[in-house]
Amino acid sequence: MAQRLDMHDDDLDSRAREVLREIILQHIASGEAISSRSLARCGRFRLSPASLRNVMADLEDLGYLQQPHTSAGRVPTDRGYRFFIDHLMKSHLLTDAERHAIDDQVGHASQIEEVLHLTSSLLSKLSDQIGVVFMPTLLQFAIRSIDFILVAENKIMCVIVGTNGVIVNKVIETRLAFTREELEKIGRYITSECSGMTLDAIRRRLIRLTEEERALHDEMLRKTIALGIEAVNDVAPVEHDLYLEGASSILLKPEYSDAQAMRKTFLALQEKEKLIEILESFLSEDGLQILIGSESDFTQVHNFSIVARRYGNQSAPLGMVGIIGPMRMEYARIAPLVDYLGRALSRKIEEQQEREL
Amino acid sequence: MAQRLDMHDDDLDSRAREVLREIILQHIASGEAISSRSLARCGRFRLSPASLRNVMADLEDLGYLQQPHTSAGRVPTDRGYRFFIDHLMKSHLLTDAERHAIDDQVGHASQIEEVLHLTSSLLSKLSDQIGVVFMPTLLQFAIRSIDFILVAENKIMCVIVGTNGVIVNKVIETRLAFTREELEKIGRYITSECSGMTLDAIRRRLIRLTEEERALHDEMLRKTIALGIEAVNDVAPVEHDLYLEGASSILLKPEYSDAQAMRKTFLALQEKEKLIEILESFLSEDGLQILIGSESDFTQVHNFSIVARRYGNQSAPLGMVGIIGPMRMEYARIAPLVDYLGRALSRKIEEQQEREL
DNA sequence: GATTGGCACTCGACGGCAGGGAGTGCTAAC
DNA sequence: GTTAGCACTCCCTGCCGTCGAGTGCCAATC
Repeated sequence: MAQRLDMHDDDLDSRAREVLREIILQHIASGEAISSRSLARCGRFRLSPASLRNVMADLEDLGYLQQPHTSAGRVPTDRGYRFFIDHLMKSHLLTDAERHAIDDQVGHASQIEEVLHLTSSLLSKLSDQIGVVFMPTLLQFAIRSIDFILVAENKIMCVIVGTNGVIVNKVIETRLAFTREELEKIGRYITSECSGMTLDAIRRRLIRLTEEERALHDEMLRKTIALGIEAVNDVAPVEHDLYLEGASSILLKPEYSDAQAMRKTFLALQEKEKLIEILESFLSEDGLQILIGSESDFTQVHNFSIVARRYGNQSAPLGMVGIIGPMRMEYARIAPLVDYLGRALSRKIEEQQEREL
Repeated sequence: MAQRLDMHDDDLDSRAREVLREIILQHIASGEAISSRSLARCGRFRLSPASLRNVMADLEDLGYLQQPHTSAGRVPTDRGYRFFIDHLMKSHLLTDAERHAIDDQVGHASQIEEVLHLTSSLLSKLSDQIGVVFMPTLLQFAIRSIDFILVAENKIMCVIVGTNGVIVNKVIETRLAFTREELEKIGRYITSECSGMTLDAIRRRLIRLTEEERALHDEMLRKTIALGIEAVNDVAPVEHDLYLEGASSILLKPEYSDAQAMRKTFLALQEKEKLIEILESFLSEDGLQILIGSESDFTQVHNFSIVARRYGNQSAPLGMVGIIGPMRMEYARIAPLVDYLGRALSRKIEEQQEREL
């Protein structure tokens, strides 16, 4: 592929850059392969089709373009898109409508999971791609409180709140009988005893407590510990950590005009673990992340691109929001959208935390 | 259409019935139009293709079959399917594996919403169609308890439990400040005051209380009422009442071999309100419900069929589980599956209620 | 030396056409 | 009532020629 190993970006003179840029823009707009003629026609270049063909041939040699078949126009490669994004793209400004839509949605936040749903669904509409949210988990964060509510004779709901604002609730069935008052007391006890620790630390602490002498005599303490262990076990549903919104928005795109491609795409979106893996790998990075086609195994096979951004900061819920779609997408418009949303969410979360302290 | 208005089921002699039955079975298995020859070949009839053609022509006149085009075999109409289901179908017995899979899944129940998800997802796999669940709501049921938990300075989670076992929780933001102890007291107060009433009745009761004299003086009572009203407002998210599971399972079916049909189908599945409408209309019926193609506006357009069953009884959560798929589906296998699942769920719920009383 | 017009070539898309096959309806014979 | 035979219809497939879009290359031009 790479005929010249010492090749790097500035191998492209400004004319080649402009041509590459125009080809990508046109291709993004139309989905078609771009011919030398249509470049000449657009008026940005005072060159004949023949000259443009020479430039295009060079760009193809460098791996930025490719031909679907002889006698077809050119289409950008993943490398082409990458170069475009890194060096050629002029990000659009968000329209007032877009900004307001996002601000409104984020502003009306109450429970973080709900906000994430709504905003990513909005994002999907604005970008006309598939919205994706990677939920924050409680695992690596300190717990603020654990409470218990009697839901039925033998069923207790426990509500765990993390210092990152995430709320998890689950119903546990137990053979032991508890009264409301007991549960309130247990909640207060465990919260005061364990707040500030991670779930894992709490579990270890509780297990250690069972071995202490007190527990042997104190019936109530034993019940408390048993319930507490139940509560912290198996928090964090893996499947549900990832939400995809508006998958139907890609139905109309020309890259999915044949049934085979559509099938493959939908099946791909089922493989949530792969997606989670990718998004998790971005968690440590700040700022907007763009992953194009062959840059990961998953996106390569399906010609996907992912534009995503972390929300929250190191001390807050740490998750990802973004979109996923075919490689051919309006990066210049979508990138700032995702970025803005991520920032808005992070700001919102920070405000909430400050208010609570 | 109906050339003979007084026509009814027994217009079909036993031979015609057998032919109709065989055509539908073969069509369900293959998806192809069925010819007189392939009927003759199957060996069930000691008749020549020519004779079978006569029978088939009759069945077509009666509206049970149709030809996609001249010189094609016959395909069942919705009417044909309806007759098949009502009079000709011999339901399969569930296999041990199927029964066990369902029993296991239902047995491991803890929170009803979770069970519904798991079982309908299982159903989707077993039937190779789209699993559908219509969630029970709290609206028409008496409330058992309402509790409040302090989640953050200005955020309170309230947990509402219905006598039907449904648990709803939501986080409300408030400008008023509450302590844990206050919230526990408020929960006890509202629960004792309002348990046994529906959400709507509770709202009215609370509003009436604000007008009473006591409320003017008692600061705490005012806060209690305000919080209570917040809690019972806007319970019952409409969008989320319907879950579809395993939509990708229909991707491989031949009726969706072209992209256009697939697109239309996926867009149709977005119109959840329509589906909710249909399922709600079944809520009052006990026993298995099968809706075929033109029998409702929604299913007509998209050639869907729905096989669903109510779970729970009059006093319990009342929702629907079932599957949705193309008209051509293995009714003989799917109907007993859905029925069994519905019964298992209902039994489970009844057991739970008894244990709690 | 860069640019360009011209030209041959390639390839996919489209339409018309013929042949084969599958299936039916009808009729006449059994 | 059943069946064989036959004519007819329609779809599907492959074939072929044409058309158009696009390229690569070369020689002429500025």
